[in-house]
Amino acid sequence: MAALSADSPAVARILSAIRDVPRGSVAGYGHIARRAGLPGRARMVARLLAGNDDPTLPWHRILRSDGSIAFPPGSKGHREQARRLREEGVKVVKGRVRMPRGEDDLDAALWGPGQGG
DNA sequence: TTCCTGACAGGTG
DNA sequence: CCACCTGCCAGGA
Repeated sequence: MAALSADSPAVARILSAIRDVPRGSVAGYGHIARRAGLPGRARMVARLLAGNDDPTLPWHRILRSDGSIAFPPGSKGHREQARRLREEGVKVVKGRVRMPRGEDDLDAALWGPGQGG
């Protein structure tokens, strides 16, 4: 069972937002939270992923606001996420990914390919 | 109920 | 661009 109440609609929105991120693209915790209708609840997204047990969830596409991997460098999670991202064609440099910045209102543009993937 | 911790975000130097 | 500090939300002891 999940650490958070899966019955909660908010959780469903978050999961949906995460699944909405296309392959080869990435998104920030805050972006997911905002898209889920929970502005300022970026940490809630993190908690959700931390207790997530669904392997089909594209958790590796979720990065920090600055585009860096949230896991500590060298950790299993860090390497795994970096590996998955590269597998999707995402360029990972020093545990960091070039995040699309600028218009946050137009998430549509944000959802588009950033590194050309 | 109070204190501490965490897959965070934003601003300053 | 990188390092450091402050603010915020939610959960667990």
